[in-house]
Amino acid sequence: MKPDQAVDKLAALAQVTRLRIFRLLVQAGPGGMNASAIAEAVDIAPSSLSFHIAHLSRAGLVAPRQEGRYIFYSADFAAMDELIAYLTDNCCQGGQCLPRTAAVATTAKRRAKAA
Amino acid sequence: MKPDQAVDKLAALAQVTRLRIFRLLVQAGPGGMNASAIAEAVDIAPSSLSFHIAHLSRAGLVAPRQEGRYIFYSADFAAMDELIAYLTDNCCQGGQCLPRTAAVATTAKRRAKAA
DNA sequence: TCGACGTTTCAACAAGTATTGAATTGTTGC
DNA sequence: GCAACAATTCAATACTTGTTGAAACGTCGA
Repeated sequence: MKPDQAVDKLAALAQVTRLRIFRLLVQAGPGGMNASAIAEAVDIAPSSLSFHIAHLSRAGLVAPRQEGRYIFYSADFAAMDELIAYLTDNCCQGGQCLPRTAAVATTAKRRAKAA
Repeated sequence: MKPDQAVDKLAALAQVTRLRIFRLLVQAGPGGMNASAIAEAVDIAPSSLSFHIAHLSRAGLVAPRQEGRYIFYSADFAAMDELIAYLTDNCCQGGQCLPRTAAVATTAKRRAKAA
């Protein structure tokens, strides 16, 4: 992942409303939720939801799916995984660091180790 | 972790310069680096570094350590781990989701599963 | 086709953020 | 003590972001 992409994703999550939306969708699972249901769940105006979900979508953290006149949004779990891998990349120059962080083994890291 | 704390950490990382600083420190390991060395490595003015590192420090992502007239900063790996756990918390209502994200097992998650 | 509903776009404003040079604080070694 | 150096604070400026209501766009069911 390029630094700019990581920044986009982090910036998308670095806002209370958007973080609530994202976590809501993470918990909702692959099925996702439609726009107005999300707006109601996090208690914001429809236009605010549009603004924020567009932000998350641009960052590649959520994906829209049209279904009739509803638009369902769901979290992109793979993107999340890649972001986490980026943040913990080359931790302590590949050596063992503190026990807790060493335990964070994302798919990307395990791939790298296997290669 | 409280939502506001998560937002603080994410906002701290959601900026090119600060992300570079943080990753530099993650890679530097527990020993960390002193302020001017960091400023030189990421090529910014000392005052800019102060601004950004204070941001990271306030968010609890890096910790300062005075050593003579130098101040060494190092990444707080535990804080990082907690942030990651927060983001993937209750993924798909605890059920299995996509294979890749399911693989992200932070210490906090494993603790929760054991309990 | 028309009214109703879900969603997005727009305009405007308030609030927050990044950057820099200059000034300041604090520590070291002579 | 004092000069040299490490680091932070300050002030000023340009820029970005969040919020909202009103208007517009699309899709559906009757």
